[in-house]
Amino acid sequence: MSGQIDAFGAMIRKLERLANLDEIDRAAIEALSFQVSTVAPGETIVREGQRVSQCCVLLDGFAFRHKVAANGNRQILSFHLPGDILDLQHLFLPRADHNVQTITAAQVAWIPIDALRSLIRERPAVGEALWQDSLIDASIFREWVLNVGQRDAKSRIAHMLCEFAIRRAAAGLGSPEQFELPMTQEQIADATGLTSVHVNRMLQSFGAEGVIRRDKRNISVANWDRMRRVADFDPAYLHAAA
Amino acid sequence: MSGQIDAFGAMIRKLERLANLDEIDRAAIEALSFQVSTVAPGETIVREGQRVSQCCVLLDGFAFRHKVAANGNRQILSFHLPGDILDLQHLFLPRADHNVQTITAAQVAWIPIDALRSLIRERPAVGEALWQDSLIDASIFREWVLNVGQRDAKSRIAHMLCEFAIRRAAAGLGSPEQFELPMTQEQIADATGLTSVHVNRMLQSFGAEGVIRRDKRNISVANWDRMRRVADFDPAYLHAAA
DNA sequence: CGACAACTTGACGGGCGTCAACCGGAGTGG
DNA sequence: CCACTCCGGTTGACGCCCGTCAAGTTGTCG
Repeated sequence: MSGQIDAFGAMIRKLERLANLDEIDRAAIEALSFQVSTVAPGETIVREGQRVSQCCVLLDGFAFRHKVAANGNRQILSFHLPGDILDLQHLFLPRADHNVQTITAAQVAWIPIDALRSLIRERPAVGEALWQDSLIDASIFREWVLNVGQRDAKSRIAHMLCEFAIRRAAAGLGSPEQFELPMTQEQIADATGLTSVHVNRMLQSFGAEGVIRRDKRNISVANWDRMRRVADFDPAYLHAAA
Repeated sequence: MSGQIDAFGAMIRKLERLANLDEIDRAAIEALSFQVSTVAPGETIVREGQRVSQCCVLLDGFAFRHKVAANGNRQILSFHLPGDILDLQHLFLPRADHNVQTITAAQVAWIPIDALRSLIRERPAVGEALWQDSLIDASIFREWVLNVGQRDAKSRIAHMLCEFAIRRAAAGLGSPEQFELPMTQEQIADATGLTSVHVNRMLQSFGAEGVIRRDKRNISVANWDRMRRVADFDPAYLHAAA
């Protein structure tokens, strides 16, 4: 019922950036019972409408959350990296209001909600860190509403790239100026409210303008300051989660 | 330092729909110290970037939250009615990442964050209700990302109207089929990522199609089922906050 | 080497933005 | 009580950004 040692390393490091956890807090998190499962790329791991009794933590790989409109259009709501809790809202909301899906092959830890609730009651500092994490989640959604609602295509894509680069670096996955995109251009399109055709054109124009260099899905940001300006990117909304 | 009796009536009723609060929980909420202020229409009550030491509860009137992009465009993130906590995120996020502004004249109660934190530690059921409230907030943002990202103009506006109608009714402010809009068409535009010109045209076409009847800002929904279908509106994302 | 997904490119069209003028009601002051 | 102002709403002409459609091209994995 319990997985390997230190599965929650990335998650604990993230929570420690948010609140002061003492030795007992960390130990209590590590003592959580959980099950690890390996998931293939493109697999749905939480489905909208489903009753949920466990929360999942992404241990390895990349994932995203999305909703589908009646017209068939898919909106991606967030991208996730190792250490992210993918559905903390299920702590107090019994039904999933959106889907969670892997991008790459991934490892996911499932924690029973009852266990999480007990942890929160016994270790208030952990509860605060988790609550704060869910509030940052919401802040990012607000920024995305602004992004898809008010920015033009070029800014939207640039903003999404900046956020991904910064969060990735904050999670200790390397430099924000040089990284590999795990997602397809169609997924970028669904995250920004555009079409994959238009995303493709904009990425090319970033290349032509010398803002980024591309080699397949490897991105190197040649001019971070210009990128930031085009993106209208101010990391304040990440609330030092990055 | 403390306001009139039962100022938090609407808020407590809302929290009671979310979690089981006992007599002591209710009394603890009512015992919170707070200050009431009266705010003129159109006034900004929380400003982006500001350090915050109090949370505000809307006692009377209507308000909205918004962010502004570098190109000057404003995105409205949510509309609020009496009983809503306008910035619960400041419990654990010290800086405002967006603005809060009144629509109509309003009454607002300011609660010191320290007092709220103590309340949460001492009355876990209240903490759970508040956390749940903030998670529903986030769920609504997710739906708005979908709304501005993937629906066409007509659906977006219809969706916004449905949500407002349902939440208004759930707060005990009358029927969802007959209500007065407090916001201007320009504010509807900024909430849906459209222009006020286009909002005007769409509202007229709702009238022409017999979905709604309008008299100034009074809306009566002539055909709720058609409205719901046009809006692609499924109240599940409100998680029975409505 | 065939199949398939992701990416790329071009032509074309439409939904919604932009610009600009005008209207109507509410408030205000002479 | 009427003129003036201002804000919100309404209407029409025009145009662009981005979607749509469709045809390649590339890379990868069996």
